[in-house]
Amino acid sequence: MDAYELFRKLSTGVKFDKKRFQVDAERFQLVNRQPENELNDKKRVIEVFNSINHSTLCGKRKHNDIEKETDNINEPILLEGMPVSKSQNKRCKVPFTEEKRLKLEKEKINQLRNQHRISVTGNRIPKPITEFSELSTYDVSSKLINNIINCGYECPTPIQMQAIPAMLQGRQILACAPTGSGKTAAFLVPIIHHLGGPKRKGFRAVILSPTRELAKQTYRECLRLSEGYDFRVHIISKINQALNKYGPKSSQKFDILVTTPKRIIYLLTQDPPAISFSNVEWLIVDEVDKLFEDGTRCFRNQLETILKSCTNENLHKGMFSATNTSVVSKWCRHNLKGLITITVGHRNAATNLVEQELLFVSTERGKLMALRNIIQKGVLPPVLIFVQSKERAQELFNELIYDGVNVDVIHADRTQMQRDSVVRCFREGKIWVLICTELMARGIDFKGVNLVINYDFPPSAISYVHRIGRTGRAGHRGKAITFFTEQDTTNLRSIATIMRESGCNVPDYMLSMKKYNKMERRKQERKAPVRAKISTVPTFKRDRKKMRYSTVVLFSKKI
DNA sequence: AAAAAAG
Repeated sequence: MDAYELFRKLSTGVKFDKKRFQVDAERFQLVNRQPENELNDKKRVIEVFNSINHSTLCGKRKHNDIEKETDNINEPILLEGMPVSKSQNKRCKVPFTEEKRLKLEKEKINQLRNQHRISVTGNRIPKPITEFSELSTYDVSSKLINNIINCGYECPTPIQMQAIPAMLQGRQILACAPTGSGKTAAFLVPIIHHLGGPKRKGFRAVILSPTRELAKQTYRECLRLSEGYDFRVHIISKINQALNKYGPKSSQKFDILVTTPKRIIYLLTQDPPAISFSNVEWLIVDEVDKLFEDGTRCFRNQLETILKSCTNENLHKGMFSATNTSVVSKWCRHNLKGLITITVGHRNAATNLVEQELLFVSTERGKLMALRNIIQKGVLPPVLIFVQSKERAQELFNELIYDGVNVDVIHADRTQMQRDSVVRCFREGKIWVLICTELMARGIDFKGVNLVINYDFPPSAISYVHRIGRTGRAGHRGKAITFFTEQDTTNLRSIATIMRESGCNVPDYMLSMKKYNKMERRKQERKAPVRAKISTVPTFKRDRKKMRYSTVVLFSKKI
């Protein structure tokens, strides 16, 4: 950091007391008023500055006061009592225009970041790109740039603008950007560029995902972006087959691995290890806060094991998610050297592309009524419905299957074949309504999901952000309806806050509800009666009239 | 508190 930088840092927020230092101010203005010769001006300013520095400025006065006044003079200003070194003297001879150019450049970069709501921390952060064609300045081949365009990415999203150049410079990053804003491509592009082509050195890039479905999606995206590169990209289920067929040595011919943590651990801890990570240059952890959640340190131990096996000294790590917790930030600060953190928008914010609605449904049974109402009024498929447990997913499926909608259900208790086929059918539009657990909450990119229904109230604000993030992706708009009953009080406040932050009107009483900490929330959960089964009980018809009126739209946001 | 993650 040079003296100028230091000065700027010290001076933030300090005001110049013109009355008190009127004499000094006049002297400065006197100098500034003479435009004939810039260099002369500069010399005189330094003279004035030095004289002030040594006479009037000692004692209480802060150096930053002057900085504000001399802002238009591109001269590194020396701190009181700081010895004037030779190199600093030399700096005075740097052409005025060059310093000015650098400053303007800095301002332009700041403006660009502000405009796209990118905030960064870290040292020497590269300039954001505004077009993919700029990647050629990083020696990215036209082949890759063409692939990016062919995959439908026209112009970089904020996270791509900043994360791609950072990673291309080999920097380690922690990136937090809204759901559906192109994080996957943001890490795949630099990786593909770095690897260059197949090398038969074993895995050089590993991408960790929390679910198999997400791993598969990332894998497919990787294949699309690396077309023509001839990479051996592998998702672990395939590598299992390959290893069984050709033996452990066959892993040498793979370049990129996309998988879930447990499988890696399984393969690494075999004796002898079935795979080697000694050549891994990039380790990407997708949905990083998911893998850090839970009081159990389970995943962190797994990550420790994985990191230990990445023995290459040229290992870079990249952490990505739409939500971020302090635990993750702290871990990254301690474990990633030269870290750059990139945050787009507010941390843990919902996308502003989703119209969000809270629907009071009174009781557990009111939910099924409300859902049938919504479906009967007509919904535009595809629709996602989130429930809290695998059993409830199955129960709700059993209810809806006779309603004449193409409905299916996905959760971790179904076989992998069933899961794959459900996802495929939903993508192809054969399934209109998909009932799912938290399994589908993160990262999954179904094109054109129009509506997300939170049948069960999300267990946390973070979960809410991810669930509703399945719609409103890649610039498209979407809608989310969240059911809540008399029981759902613990998380109402935090979710209402998120809704308001993303531009949605919520009643004030929700925002002023009691704040629960983690322990209290758990206590409340334990106290709460077990949820009734989702089913059409015989008394249903009797309650029908009452139920209809208890379903009231409280508010909605129009966009 | 539930869900997810090995074969």
